[in-house]
Parts: sequence; structure tokens; C-alpha cells
Amino acid sequence: MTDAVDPPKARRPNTRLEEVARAAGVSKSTVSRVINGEPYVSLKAREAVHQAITRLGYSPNQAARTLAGSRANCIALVVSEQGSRVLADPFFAGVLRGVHAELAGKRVQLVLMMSKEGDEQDLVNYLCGGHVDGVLVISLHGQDPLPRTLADAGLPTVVGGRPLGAGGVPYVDSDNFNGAMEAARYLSSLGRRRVATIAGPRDMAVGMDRLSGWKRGMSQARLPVDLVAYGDFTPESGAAAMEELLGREPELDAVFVAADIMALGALQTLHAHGKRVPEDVAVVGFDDLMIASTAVPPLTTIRQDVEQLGRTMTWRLMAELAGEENLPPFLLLPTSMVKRTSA
Amino acid sequence: MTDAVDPPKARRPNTRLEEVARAAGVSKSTVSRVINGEPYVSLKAREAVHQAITRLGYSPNQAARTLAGSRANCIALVVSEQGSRVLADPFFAGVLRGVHAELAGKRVQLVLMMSKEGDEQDLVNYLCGGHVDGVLVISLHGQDPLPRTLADAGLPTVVGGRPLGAGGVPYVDSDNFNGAMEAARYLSSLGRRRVATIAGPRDMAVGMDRLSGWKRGMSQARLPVDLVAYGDFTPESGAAAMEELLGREPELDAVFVAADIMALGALQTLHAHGKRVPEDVAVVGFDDLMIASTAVPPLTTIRQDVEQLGRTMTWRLMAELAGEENLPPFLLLPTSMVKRTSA
DNA sequence: CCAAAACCTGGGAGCGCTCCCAGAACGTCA
DNA sequence: TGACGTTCTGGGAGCGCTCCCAGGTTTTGG
Repeated sequence: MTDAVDPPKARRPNTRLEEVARAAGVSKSTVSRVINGEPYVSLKAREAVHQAITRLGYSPNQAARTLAGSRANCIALVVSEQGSRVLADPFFAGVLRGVHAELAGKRVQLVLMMSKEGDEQDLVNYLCGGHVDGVLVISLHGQDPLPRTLADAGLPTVVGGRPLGAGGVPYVDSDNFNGAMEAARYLSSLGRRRVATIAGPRDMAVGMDRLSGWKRGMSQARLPVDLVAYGDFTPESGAAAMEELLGREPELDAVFVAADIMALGALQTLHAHGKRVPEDVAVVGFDDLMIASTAVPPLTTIRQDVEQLGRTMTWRLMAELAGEENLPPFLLLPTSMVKRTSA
Repeated sequence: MTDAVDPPKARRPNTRLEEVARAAGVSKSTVSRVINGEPYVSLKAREAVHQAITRLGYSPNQAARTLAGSRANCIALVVSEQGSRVLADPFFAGVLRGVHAELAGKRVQLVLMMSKEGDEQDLVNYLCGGHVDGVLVISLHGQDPLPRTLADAGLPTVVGGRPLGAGGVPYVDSDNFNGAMEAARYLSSLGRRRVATIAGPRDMAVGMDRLSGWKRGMSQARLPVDLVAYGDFTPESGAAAMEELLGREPELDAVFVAADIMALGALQTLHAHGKRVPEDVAVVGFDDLMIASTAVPPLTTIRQDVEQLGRTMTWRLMAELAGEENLPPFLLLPTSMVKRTSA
């Protein structure tokens, strides 16, 4: 049923800048100025061009713009794949939504790249090759040298989540420290005295920051900080850590779990041990994923606004690209407590 | 501490094709041939070029290639934002991972676009403007005309999830029908006789296919198909639908929920009504999200391999771009049952 | 009233590559 | 030995745009 004509790809029949110029009765240069919002174009010319553009359905050829101009009108979002995939899913989707929301209206494309083992050099070559104007890095694991490398190469870069090994590279992060501190304080205000924590991995800033915040909150409440177990942001690790904690201190009456996803596992263990939540053990999570509200019992948690993280990263990058000066080297987004049933 | 020199962006100091040519002692044309894997290059020249490339860290300028050549070396992944965001998160991340995995090694960039209300025309203009070689569409809602439009414009397009309003556009989908049928059969094999279903929205193929499959499975087991309620892929809607079902038939002893995320809500309602799962009511979900295994009780569910979906879509698109003929118009990926505790 | 400044416009070089064409080098067969 | 392939190579036009420059047309101000 195919036409059987024209088997090879038909050549691009696209309207070009020149045709718009002809249709509007002006020169290519003027059309270019209008498109790029430059000054020094008469209202009359400007309107004629806009009309011609809509009439012809013209869409500028990005490749040509990039080649001729000095910028690519394109930023990259780089995701390190080696990080915990489990953490990545809702986090990543949220960030992406934020990035996209912030980019809306700007004529900037988003290209997505995931760094794999071994192809780091390719990635760096590509990114530094002038194909993108800037880079957003979601660094899920610890000492990733990528942000440093990119920044050193002079490519505007913003990292999502405090990078452990990239001093000086601008980043945006949730205020994990204060969020965790609030959790500890809240638990103490409830009258809980044997408060444990299930922390994230030691090689991730997010894990360490939440642990530090919890410790600070505990100290302020004059509570001991001995009950610490570690997980890796999976439900299984949360269950195991809870098991360990219960073994070390059967009388514990509260636990701050550094991620909702681990809290799910902890809840299971608690249930298996016949502990009632929150009567026997109060539980506070972190993140406020959708699953927090459907957990049994619904999870009290520290909410971080992941979409806002994406937005802020993008804003910071675009501001830098726009040449703004004295931008903050890092930005911390406030967290908020969401009280449900578990604590 | 900045250098205070060179405030504007430094001009691209990138190695160009010509430099590689000079370094390798050949012409631009030959380097180009090597890069594009064309025949008619002597082994000697080929090796010299490869050496020069690695030595100089050369990375071809995509913009120039696109402009000069006939293809963009770039495909787009388009996501409709109006779809249920809730459904989107893990689904989207999984698809993306698959797409990326399939693209690995190919020199093809992935640009991400989300369609918003009102900017459809812009989107179409852009996509059809020769900036991308093909499009992957994740169509989350029903009658989206986008795939049709793109396909009609001659742009190779593959849809993820059966599109409702785009007859003839190639698509890849999980075998929702057979998966749901298996769920119904399984429930019947357990001896359950009053089996309900919580279906997805009527305007989404995924919802309808799973409902059809359930009906077919029920009919084969000579069971009535009257207990149908609808949700919208949110936990809340699942809870409400379960409530409705229980109101209509307090004696129901099983329910097939067309999405794990809704099953979570259903489980809550069941719990609130004092129904034990699976003793009083058996529950089977669909998707096998990570949360299925941490639900209380752990959810028996129909697993769909979302990453494989992404891979297959990409494979299908790339095959078409490579000029392969007689490709299947659609592809269905098998599902599998994961037995846990809830049924 | 005339010079200077501000505004507006078109022409054209060139971004880095691909791809066509012409031609060189090396056969191979009548 | 020359005519014809086959394999390899370099030259150069041009992809569609931006941006610089030169020049024209207004407005401003002394």
C-alpha cells in the first residue's frame, strides 16, 4: 500500500530563513534579528516577519544556528547510572519535570545523557565539544569527577545534590541537614528517648548530610546518637538495618529513616517484630515520595521538593549562561515536615 | 580569584576535521569517510586517522554534520504531560533506561520533549523541521493526534503503549490483554468466585486492554464480569473504587487491580473494612513496581518489563531509520505473573 | 542649521561538515 | 600493450544560519 515512489528519504522541503525574508519583504538579516529578539528592527518589519513565520510554519534550523552562532541552544542533563537505581526513579522523574518546566518558553533543547562505565571520556569529549552550552549533572554517587572535569573545561555546570568530590562546582541541593534535624527534634518533642536512625550510604552526601542533621538535632535534645545503622536506599536494606537496630536496642521507641523507600522496609521489620507504629515505635521518613502516604501506617516524613530542585538547577545554569554575575555558589532548598500517622 | 581576563566566552578551540586530516596526512574527505565507516579507505589511511583522532581528542561537530548531511543523528522522546503523572514516574524512568541502553554505542543523541497544552504546533514544527531523524512517543492519554500527525508528515515514529487514535502508526506495548487474562484465570484457579476488577480510565488503551483481558479470562472461567469499577491510576482512586465495589458486593473474594499503584489504595480500603488479604479477598495487581514487593501484604502482580519496552521501541525506530523493510507494525511484549502473598 | 548620535537595513563571509565529482593508482583481461 | 574496471584520494560547493560591516535614514542637540 506504500506509494512505491521515492524510496530514499525525500530532501528537506523546509521553509528557510530566506523564504521568510522574501515573504516578509525584508532581508535575511532582519528576519534573523526578529527571531533573536534583537533591537533595531522597526515595528513594521517585525510584524511582517512574524506574520510570514506563522503563515509558513517556519521553524529555524537548529543545526545551522548552532554552527553559525556561538551557542548551541541546548543543555545536557547528565545522569550517572552507577548510582542506586532505586533512588533514581522518582527522583529523576521529578527533577526532569522541574528542568522542563523551567525551560518552557526558552528556546533551549534538553539532551539527555547517561554516563556509563568506560565511556566517560566520550562523554567529556562530546560535552566539551561545543554541542551544548551548559550541563546539569545529577550526581547520584560519591566522588564522581565528572562535574569537576566539566567545570575545569570551562563548561557551565550545575550539580544536583551536593557533590562530594567537586569542590567549587555550583550545586543545588535540598536542605538535608536541617530536614533531618527537624525530624530528630520532632521525635524528641514527642517524648521519645531511644531514637535510632537508618542512614544512607556513607559515600553519598545526601546520606551524610541527613545523618549529620539527625545527630545535631539529637544532641540539642540531649539524646544519645549511638543508634545508627546504614542502608543503601533500598527497602531491603531498610528492613535489614531495622533488624540490626532492634537487635542492638529492643527498647528503641523511634527511628528516623533517611529515605521513605528504606522506611518501607523498616516498617515491615517492625511489623514482623510485633511493634506497633507509632504506639511502640515512631517512624519518620525522608523525601515524601508518593508511597509515603499509602504506606501502612501512612508515613510521617520530611518532604523535599524534587521538582523545585530541577527548576532551581536549571535557573542557576541559565542565569550563568545569560552572563549574570555573582551568582550563589550553591543553593539549598528548604524541606518541610509532613505529619501523617507513623509519628 | 578569577583570571579577570577573557570575560566573554572563549571561542571554540576545538579540533576540527581539517586538523585531524593534517595530523594524519590525508584529506578532509578521507577523514570523513573513516568517521562514517565508509568503504574505499586504505587500511593505512584508516589507521592514521584513528590515531590522529584519539591523539587530538577529536569529537565531530554534530551541528555541522546535521547541516551538511541528510540526517540529524538525533531522535526525540516525546512525553505527553497531560497523562497521569502518577503513572508516569516509574514508567517513564524505566522506558528511558531502555531507550538509552538500546542507543548505547550508536552515535545518536536523545532529546527530550514534553508536550504541553497549546504548544503542540510548535512541537510538530520542530520535530518535522528536520532536527530529528525519528520520534519515540510515550502516549499516556487517549486520543492524542500527535503520533498520527508526525507519521503523516513522513517522520519515522514509534509509539509506546497502544495509541487509541493513531491507527497505522507503529507501536510497542506490553501484552496487557493476556496479562490481565492470566490474572483472572489465576484468581479463578484459586477457587475465587466473586472476582472484581478495578480498571484504568476508559480513554486509555492500557486501561481498556487490561479490562478486556480480565473479562475474557473471567468468561473462560464461566464467571460473571459485572464487578467493574474505574480508577485513574492513583492510589486514591484505587481506594475509592474498592469502596464502591465493596458497597456493591460485600461478599467479593478477589479483585484484579489494573495497576499496582491503585492496588495500594485498594489494600488500604480492604484493611479499613476489616478484610484480610488474601484470606478474605485475594488481590492481584499489574506492573510490578518496586512498591509491589513492599506493600502489606506483598502484592501478587502481573509484571511488565518497562525497560524492555523502551528498548524495543528504540530498536524498532532505529531499524526503520536503517532502512529495514517489512518491519512489524506493532510489537507486544509478554508479561509474567509474580506470585507473592496477596493472592 | 548642521554635526553627531541613534536607529534601521541589506550584503556577504564563514561556521565544520558531507557528498559529489574528477582523477590517480593499481590491477586484469583481451 | 592498451582499454577497462576497481579501489582509493583530494578538491570544492553548499547546508541555513549568525554576525560583522557598511551604509542609509531618522532624531537630537548645540
